[in-house]
Amino acid sequence: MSKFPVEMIRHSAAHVMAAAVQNLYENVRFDIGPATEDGFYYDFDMPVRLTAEDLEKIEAEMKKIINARTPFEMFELTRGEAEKMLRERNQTYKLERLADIPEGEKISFYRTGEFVDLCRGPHVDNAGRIGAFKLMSVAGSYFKGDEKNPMLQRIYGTAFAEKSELADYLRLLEEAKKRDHRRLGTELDLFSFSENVGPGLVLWHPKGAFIRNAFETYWKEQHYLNGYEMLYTPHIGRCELWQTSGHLDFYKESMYSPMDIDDHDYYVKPMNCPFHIEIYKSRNRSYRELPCRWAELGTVYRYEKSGTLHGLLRARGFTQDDSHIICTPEQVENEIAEVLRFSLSIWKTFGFTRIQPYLSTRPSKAVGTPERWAKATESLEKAVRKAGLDCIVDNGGGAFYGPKIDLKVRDAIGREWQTTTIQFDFNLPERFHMTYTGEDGKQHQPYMVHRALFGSIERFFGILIEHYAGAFPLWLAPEQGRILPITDAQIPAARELAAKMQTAGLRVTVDERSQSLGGKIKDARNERLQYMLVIGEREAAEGKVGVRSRREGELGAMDPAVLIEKMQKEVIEKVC
RNA sequence: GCCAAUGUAGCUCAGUCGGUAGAGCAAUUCACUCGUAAUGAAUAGGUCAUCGGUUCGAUUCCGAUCAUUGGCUCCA
Repeated sequence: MSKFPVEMIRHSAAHVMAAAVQNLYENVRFDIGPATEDGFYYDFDMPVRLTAEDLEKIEAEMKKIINARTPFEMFELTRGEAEKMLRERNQTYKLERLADIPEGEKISFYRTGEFVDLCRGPHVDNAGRIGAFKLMSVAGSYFKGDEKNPMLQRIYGTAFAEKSELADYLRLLEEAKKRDHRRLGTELDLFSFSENVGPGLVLWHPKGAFIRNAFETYWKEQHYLNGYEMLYTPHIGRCELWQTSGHLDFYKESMYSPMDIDDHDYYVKPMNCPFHIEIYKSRNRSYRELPCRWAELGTVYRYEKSGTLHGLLRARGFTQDDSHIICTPEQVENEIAEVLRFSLSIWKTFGFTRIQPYLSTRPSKAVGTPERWAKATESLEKAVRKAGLDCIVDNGGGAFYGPKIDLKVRDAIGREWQTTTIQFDFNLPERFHMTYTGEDGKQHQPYMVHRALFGSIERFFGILIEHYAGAFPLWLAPEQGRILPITDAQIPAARELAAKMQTAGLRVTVDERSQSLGGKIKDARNERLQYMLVIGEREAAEGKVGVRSRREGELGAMDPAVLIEKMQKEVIEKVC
C-alpha cells in the first residue's frame, strides 16, 4: 500500500489536472484545487467552455503526466518574487490568493512538469503515486464562493492510491444512483411533481401517502407517549405577525408574496413558530404548567432559489415535524437531554444507528445574554455526553438567535444526512414578550427550543426511500405481501388466504393475472414486495402456502397461521 | 439567482444533415393455465416542453420562456 494519505494523493491529482489543462488550453487562469471528502477539484477561468469530451482529453493528458512519474518539486519565494512571477503569468486569481497569505508565512510553490502552483502542500513525491483517478463532472463555481465574484469553471474528479478503491467508489455511486429517491419515486409510484402545480411542490400518490401516514401515525403516538401535545395552526398569517417575529426583516426573500385580504397582507407561513407562540400567549402562563412541549406536523412554504431544488430533499412546500419546548431555566437541561434521547430512539426504529451530533456555538453577531448562551450551550453539550456520544463543535456556527445541535445520520450505504435539529431561540421570546409567572410571583422570560426531528416529512421520506432502496419494512409497506396463484385453479384458494390474512390486519393482494409464476415473481420483486406467497396445486391441496421473503429468501411451504404470526410479529417489532 | 447540460409515448431511450416520428418495458384485448426474475399475438398510445422567428415547409435551425439535471451560492 502507498504510504501517502488519500487527501495528499487527491490534492496532487488536482495539480496534475491543472498541469494537463495548462498543456492543452491557452489563456488559462488558475484558482485553487483542493482535496475534498471524496475527491478533488480545480477551478479555472478560461475562454473555452469545457464539455464532457474535454474531460476525456484532460484525462488522457493526466495519464501521460502520471505514467512519466513526473516529480513534485517544492520551492520557496519571497512575496515580491512570487508576485512578479504570478504577474508575468497573468495569474490574477493566484495574486489575490497570495495577498490572503498572512505576512511572515512561508510562500511555497510546487512544480509539476510545466505547471507551477502557489501551494502550501504537502504533495506526493511524484505523480506516479496517483494509482487511480477519474474526472467526474464540470460545474460552475464562484471565485471564493461569493456570488458577487466571477464564476469559474470547476472540474471535479476523484483519485485513490489503488485501482480497486476507485472501482469500489464507482460501485458506491452506482448503488446510490439505483437508490435515487426521484427514480424510485416514479418507479414505485410514490410521488411526483407537476409543472402545472409548480416546482418544489410535492404530489403524494396513494402508496407514498400510505407510507407517510404510517410513519406520521407512529410519530404522533411516540410524541404523546413522551409528554408532547399536538397543535394545529393555519397556513397563513397577517403581516403583523411576521413583522413581530422579524421574518419580514430577515427572511422576506424566502417567503411567498403576500395576498391582500380585506386590506390586510397575509403571508403563507415559512415557519410554525409564531403561531405556537400566539397559543402560548393566549393567556397567562405559570411556571407550574411548564414545560410546554408542543408539536405539529406543520406545512410551510419557502421560496427556495430555483437552482437549489432537489426532489423531496429540497422542496418549496414541505411539512416540518416541528416542536417547540417552552420551559424555565431550571428545566432546560433535562428537556434537552430528553429531546436528544427521544430523537435517537426514533431514528433507531427506522434502522439508523450511526448518528453524529454537531454543536454550533455563539456567532459574533448574536442576540441574548452571554450567560444564557453559556447555559444553553452547556446543556446541549451535557445532553450529548449523557447520550454517550461525542459532538463535533462548530465554533461560531450557531444562528444569531441561539446555539444548536444538529444530528447527521448515516444510511444503509454509509452516506450522511443532516436531519434533526435542536435549536435554542433567545430572539422570539424577546420579540413576542413571552413570559411566565414564577414561584416568586414575578414575570420571567422562558427558554424556547425549536426541535425538528425528521426535519421535513418530505425530506425524511426521500432519505427513507434511499436508505431502504425502496424496500420498505413491513410495518410501513403499503402492500405487505402478494399471493401468487400458479394457475386459475388456485384463485379461490388464493382469495381465501387473502381474506384470512386481511382479517388478521395484513395488507395483501392476489395477483390474478394470466401470467407465469416467473413473471409474477419478477413484478413483485420489482415492486419491492417483502412477501411473495405462492399457491400451486400442492399448497392448495395441503392448505399451505409457499413463502418467499425478500430478506430471507425461499422459506418453503408454511401453514398460513404460522405465516400470519410471523408477519404480525415483524410488523409489531418494526423489523427493518 | 449564477455557470453548464438536457427536455421525443406512462417509463427508459433511438431518430430526423428541414419534408409532422420509432423500439423495449408498461397499458388494453384475445389466446395460453404455466412451480419461484419475462408465455404469445394483436391493439391503442406523441401539438417531438411552451411561445415566437427564419423557411414553400420546423420536432430538427435561431431566440425567448418554462422545467429538469450536475455544481456554486443560499438554507434568518
